[in-house]
Amino acid sequence: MGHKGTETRERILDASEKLIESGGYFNAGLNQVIAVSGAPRGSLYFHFPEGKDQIVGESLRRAGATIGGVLEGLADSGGSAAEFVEAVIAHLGDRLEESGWARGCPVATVALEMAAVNDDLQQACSDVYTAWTAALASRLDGRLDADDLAVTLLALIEGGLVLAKAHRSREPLERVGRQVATLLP
Amino acid sequence: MGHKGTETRERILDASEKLIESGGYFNAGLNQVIAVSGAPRGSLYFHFPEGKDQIVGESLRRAGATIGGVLEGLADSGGSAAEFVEAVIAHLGDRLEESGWARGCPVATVALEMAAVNDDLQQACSDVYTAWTAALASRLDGRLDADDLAVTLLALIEGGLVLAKAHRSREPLERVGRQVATLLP
DNA sequence: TGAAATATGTAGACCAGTCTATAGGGAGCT
DNA sequence: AGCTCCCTATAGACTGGTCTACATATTTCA
Repeated sequence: MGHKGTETRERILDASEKLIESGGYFNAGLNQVIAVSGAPRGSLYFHFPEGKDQIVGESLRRAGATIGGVLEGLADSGGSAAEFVEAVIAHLGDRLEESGWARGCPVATVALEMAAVNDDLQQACSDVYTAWTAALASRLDGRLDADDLAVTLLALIEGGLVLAKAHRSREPLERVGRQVATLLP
Repeated sequence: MGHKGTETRERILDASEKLIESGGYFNAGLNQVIAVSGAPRGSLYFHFPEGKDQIVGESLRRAGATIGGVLEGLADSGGSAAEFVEAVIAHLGDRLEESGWARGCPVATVALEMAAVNDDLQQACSDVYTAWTAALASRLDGRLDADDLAVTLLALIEGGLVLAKAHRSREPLERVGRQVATLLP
């Protein structure tokens, strides 16, 4: 695949990722993906012959890797475990607020919409969450209940993002952030 | 409005509520609502002249009241605050598992899909979450940080439901449940 | 020249919403 | 009582638009 080809492919995934973050699977209509990415309709099926679900699946896994990288970056920047989690929450809150309360967690939306009926997308969501949980747990290494804690912190973050989007406010994230210290003494 | 009329109206809301719980706003297509409820298309626009968004909004508020009632029922059944929260988690986990990992929180899905672009539905989601938060906070009355705790517990529950649906497993809810005691000593 | 990639058009299903027609049942009148 | 009138509610065909997917050129580059 030539240079221009991979570039188009990336632009398609970028557009799809952004649309999914903003409103989930059904917000990422192919016409919208075409409009946002500027890619022609034909290129879409050239690069993703399995169609929409392939685009969504790859977008999810790529977004998962991106945010996973952010987690590892913040984990390496020192500070206590609670400070690390609060930094993650602040980062995701920035993203959400700066986008006008649009860009939340892409995985959560697709999971709630599709996990019950689409095995491939359910697997993609599950895999991304597993990777994030592992990243959190490794930052908490040494604690007896690191696995339970990692899942709990991920639930807290995902739930906080849901509430923040629903209220269009950082307040839920701030309240959650204040309680993290209780979980991570 | 006669008896038969209200019955049809309720059946429409029941169907819509179930479809929203399973897959959100776009899973509650009017054709699906018609098929599940058995109501004819004309009745749908007779009872809900503002169309789909009115049906979804009323479904959300009704579902919010139903689950709010469950919260208050469990709050009145004695036990510690942690036991209360664990009972709530167990109840929602039952609902999710018994439906084949379909019936999660209706509010979360619609919030993630629509809150950024639809003011009415965003308000409905926000109102329901506010009511649930108040119910949780009143059960925690007497604690200094009852408001922060209530939001945190709601985020934990919502996030736990997202993870459970994504993994098609109770495990995330169980891990979260085990950590609740740390938050509510 | 040949493959890779782009560009465009279109098929067929599904979507929300509108329209007209009509069944049913109670209120009011004779 | 028997009759008409009217409102509630049901019923389903129909419209314009959007969706994903596919088919068929055309361009671009090695």
